[in-house]
Amino acid sequence: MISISQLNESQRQAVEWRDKSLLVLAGPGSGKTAVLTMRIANIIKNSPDENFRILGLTFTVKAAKEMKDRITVLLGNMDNRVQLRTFHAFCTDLLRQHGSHLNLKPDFSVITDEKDRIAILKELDVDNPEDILSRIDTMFTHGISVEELPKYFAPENQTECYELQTIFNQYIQALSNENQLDFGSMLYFTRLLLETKPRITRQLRTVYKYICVDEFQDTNLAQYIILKLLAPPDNANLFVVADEDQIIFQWNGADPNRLESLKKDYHIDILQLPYNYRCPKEIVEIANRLIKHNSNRIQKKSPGIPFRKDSGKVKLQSYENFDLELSGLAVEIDSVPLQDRDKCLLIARSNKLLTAANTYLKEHGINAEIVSKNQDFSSPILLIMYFCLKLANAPNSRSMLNKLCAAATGMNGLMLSAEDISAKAKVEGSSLLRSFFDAASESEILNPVCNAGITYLCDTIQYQKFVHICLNHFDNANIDNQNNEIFPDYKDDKENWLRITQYIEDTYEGNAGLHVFLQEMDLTPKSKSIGKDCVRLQTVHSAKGTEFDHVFVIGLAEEQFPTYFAIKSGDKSMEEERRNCFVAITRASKSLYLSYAGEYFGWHKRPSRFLKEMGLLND
DNA sequence: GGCGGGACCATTTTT
DNA sequence: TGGTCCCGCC
Repeated sequence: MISISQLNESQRQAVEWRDKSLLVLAGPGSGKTAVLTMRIANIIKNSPDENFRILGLTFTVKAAKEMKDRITVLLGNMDNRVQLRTFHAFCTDLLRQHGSHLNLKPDFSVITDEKDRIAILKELDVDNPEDILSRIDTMFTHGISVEELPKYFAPENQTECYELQTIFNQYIQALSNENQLDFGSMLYFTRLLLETKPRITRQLRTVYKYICVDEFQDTNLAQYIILKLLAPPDNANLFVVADEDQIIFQWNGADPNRLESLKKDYHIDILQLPYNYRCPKEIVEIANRLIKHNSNRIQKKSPGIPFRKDSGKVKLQSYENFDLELSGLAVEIDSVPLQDRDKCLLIARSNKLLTAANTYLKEHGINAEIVSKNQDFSSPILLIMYFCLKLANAPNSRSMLNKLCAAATGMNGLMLSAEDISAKAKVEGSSLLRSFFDAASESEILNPVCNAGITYLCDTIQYQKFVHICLNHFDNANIDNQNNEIFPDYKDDKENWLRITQYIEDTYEGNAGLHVFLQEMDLTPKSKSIGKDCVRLQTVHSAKGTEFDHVFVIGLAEEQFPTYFAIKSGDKSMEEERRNCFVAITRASKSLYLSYAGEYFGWHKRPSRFLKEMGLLND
């Protein structure tokens, strides 16, 4: 890690910034995480006798963890004055503490599965639940209240508006009744709390004297409103890091105007970190040329300056058709020594191209894996254990019992009916979970789980003991099944489980209650482990925030990248598409390989306009 | 047998 | 926006 003396002038200025709000414009590889964490550490070190805290907000769990790790190195055990959370985790913390004012119980659970949200709407007898859900999400991400809704409907559509208002209210009520929140409603309730309980808001403002936001350009309106409540513009210390050239989540509520609002609302000072420490000179140059074509950028922002003196390779290849493009790609990757394969990232704009590339590479003996994150675990056996914990936390949840039965059915030929178990529980006056354990214990593999469950989840709540016994049992049972037929995905799931458990241990110092434990489990994405000599395949969006030695971008043709949609829907979309391309090429720290074909799936395509804009192709 | 017209396909997914 | 294929009609 770098020390203050190694910082460049603008980085040092940002790190030493103290008394006013600041917007730091930080392009790819500009050292923004170092700046953020060093400033936080600096402030804490220079105020040993004070009690205020610093709140650092990020979007991804990964970013929060990365900052936390760095802060721990910088501050040691002084880091308890720093809260580093994702927006959503911060909201859940707040709602657990103060949600009772809004009739939320502190042990609410988190819905991460879209199907569960749809199910709530179905319960409400909604006609077109998928469509309504996306409208509700729009209301959530844009912070649109029921009262404001008519503004967004034409006069002749007010009936439709009224229906949506009714459903929205019912949906919120249902979440609260069932004691569960989805991602959008966390923001909704947090805003409501801060707006209607000024004493709580005031207290938060006193405690969190400094607030830092990473990747601010990704905030949706609801999050920005919450931020403004926490850090009122007239007397706040807000430290915001952003890159307007990396806004690629507009369809999820991010918006270039948000930065404009920030500048206007806060009269904020602006500082740019101009150096790019990641990309070689050639790549910085083409990235600069490309992004210059976006007209709506902050005028003051100068092009990135390459810091590194060594040169990197940029290679552009064209092929007659997609098949040949893939074979060219395979040849190129083949030339990378096996031990460097895990430093290779293949990027495509769409999953369609990515999947095709994946198949092709594997068929031609190149170890490749599509990297995607799952919100949930995937192996049935671990899911059973997990759902048991969730049912212990929400003892009356029929939907959780349904999931649990679905996961357990099939184990040793077991057949379970949630209906029967629920009826039996009623008759015997026992809990759903206990009744489930009674029914499932006839399965050989689940029997030890059931016994442990009765002791440690029903008679007493000692969830760590339950987990410990289950994992031991699974491990022992797994020894006979090297081929993993009985426990598919178990290995990955267990790795994720242990990793997240460790994180929770560190964060809560072993004092996490069951609902907090489950919250962290729910909010942390689960990843698949990837082999050592394996090339990673990612879409542009999922590759954001990563860095690789060798980056390969395929499909640089009109209507692929930029997509047909972007071309059709005009300048604003095209600018976002250009930022997508900017993000893709700036992942590379050594070499960049770009390719396009003249034909995809039987359709003739021209080379991407972005190649011309980068100066790699003539008109 | 020659033709006009329609179908085909078309993105991304932080929590 | 593309190229191509196939159907139906004259």
